[in-house]
Amino acid sequence: MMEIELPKVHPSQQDIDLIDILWRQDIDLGAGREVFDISYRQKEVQLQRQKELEEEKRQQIVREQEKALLAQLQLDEETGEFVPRSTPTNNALTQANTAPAEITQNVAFTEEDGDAMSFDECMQLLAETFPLVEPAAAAPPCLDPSIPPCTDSTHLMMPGEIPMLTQNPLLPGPMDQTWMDLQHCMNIQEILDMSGYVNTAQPSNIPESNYSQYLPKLSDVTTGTADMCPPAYMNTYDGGYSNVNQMSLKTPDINESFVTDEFCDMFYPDLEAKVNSASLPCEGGNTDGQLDELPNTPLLKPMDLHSLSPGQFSTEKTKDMAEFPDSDSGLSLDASPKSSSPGKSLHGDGSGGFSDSDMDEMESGPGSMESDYADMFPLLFLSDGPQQSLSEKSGITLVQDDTDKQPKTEQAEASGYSKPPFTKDKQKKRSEARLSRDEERARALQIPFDVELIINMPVDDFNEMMAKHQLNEAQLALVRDIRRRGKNKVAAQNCRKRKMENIMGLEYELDSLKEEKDRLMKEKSKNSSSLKEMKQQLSSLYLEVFSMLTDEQGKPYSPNDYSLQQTSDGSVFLVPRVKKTLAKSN
DNA sequence: TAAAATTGTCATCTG
DNA sequence: AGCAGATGACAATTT
Repeated sequence: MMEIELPKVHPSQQDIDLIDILWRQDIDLGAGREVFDISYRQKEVQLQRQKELEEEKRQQIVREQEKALLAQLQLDEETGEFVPRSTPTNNALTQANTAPAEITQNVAFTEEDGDAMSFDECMQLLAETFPLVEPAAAAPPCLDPSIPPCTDSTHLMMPGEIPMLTQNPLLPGPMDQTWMDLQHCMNIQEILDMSGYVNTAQPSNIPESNYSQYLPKLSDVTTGTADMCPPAYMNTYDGGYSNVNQMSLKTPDINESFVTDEFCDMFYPDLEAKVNSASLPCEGGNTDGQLDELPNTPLLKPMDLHSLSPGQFSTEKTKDMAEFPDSDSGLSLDASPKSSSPGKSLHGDGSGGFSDSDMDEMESGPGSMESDYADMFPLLFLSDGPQQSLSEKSGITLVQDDTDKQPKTEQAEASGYSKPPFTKDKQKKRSEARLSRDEERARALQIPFDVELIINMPVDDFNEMMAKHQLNEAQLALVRDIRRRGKNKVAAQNCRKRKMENIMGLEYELDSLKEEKDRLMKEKSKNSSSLKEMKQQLSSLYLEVFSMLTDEQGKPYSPNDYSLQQTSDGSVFLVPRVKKTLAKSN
């Protein structure tokens, strides 16, 4: 393990590493290091080491349980994503902070820097830098001004991954905690070794290469350490970070594993979860290759936008874009066959001629988590391409370039372009989730505009923007498709809303008509009964009047023979029925 | 896991 | 004729 005691006669570091590797390979077989170097390993040392191993495993289990608990507690049931349990104000920041978090995860331990620091200097630096962590709101801006500043490092999170411990991993804890972290990292080392993810034939690279497995590719990092510095840490440490990083890499006078591993644990508090996730495809574990790939890892793209020289968009660059979708977590995606296959880098020339099906094929791959990046950097990612370069070089600016220091979505919202006319909250979330399709397509073709901007900006502005930026056929087609789809989506939503409103209106009208019908039926019934009563009254009155009539001899007239009839002037006559019937027959 | 509900997308119609 | 929006129909996705 890494805490092996140094031999009295110092062998070369490479020898030590080689012994370490060989021993780790055989430790499961019960072989101690004395198998390789008897004079070097005493039995007591081995027993102690095994004891430590057990302790480490126990610690690891405990930590896993803690993490699992945290993960459970922080699962956003609505979105299905892991979000930090936070105060309402933090919730608002979570989304924006996710992006720096991604970058934060990618501290490059492998970048060599010739400057070495003494242990005292390191400790002093720690003392100076850690107190700066708490007031995150006062963190200095990122290198890239367009990246939202990290405001709460405790809530930085990879989308969809197990959340970090709520405790700030950068805060200096008690020595016990530090030691636990160290042990934890050693466990990771062991797991990696046993699972074959590390090419043990490269002993000299082990400390870096292990972590490089989990480091996203840094494709655009072509400069020195300063350029590789993740913005989140630039925020946090304000320049101190690079020194820290150097310290973690080159500290010859102290136990190298201590420094590296401890920083590993501080910077990768959730690394264990990744290791244990068992979703670590690996391309033969060639650590050299991984190291070589490090300068090509694209995760720091947003930060590095401005560090790119305009002429840097070579085929290698576009290849990076092609590989980018798989670099999201820096873990399993890196080695996915799809992304690693050169034939899949369809958009190598930046135009590519994608069909939607092509894009769907791409996005359905294991790298589809890239949409998270699109969510985090709605336009930053889209801006990171030849078009951006073109606009910078030619002086052409985006519509919102004058406010380039804001996230593009904010600009879009500020300009009133980005707001769909009809979205409920829940629908909005789902809509945002689905939006990633076109965002991914746009990013794949390096469309330098935000999808929402494309959709929601007025047609005149849209045409103007299209005219300003020389897009190729595929890009143009995609942009128009995105706009058409987006417009149609909103139209469909409005249509459905209208349809529902119409249905509801018709239902209301139907209810009203039913009520009216009931009312009229009741009225009819009432009138009918009233008429019946009146008829009865009339009949009674008729008989009463008839009974009062007598002939000359005082005999009453029979109602069967006579009837009473009234003329228009009100006069009443007694008319014989016989005559009447005779007249009718005539 | 099936079914219903919701949402996205395409083709077509309409103003 | 061309365009944007409306809408039916179907597919994809979510509940």
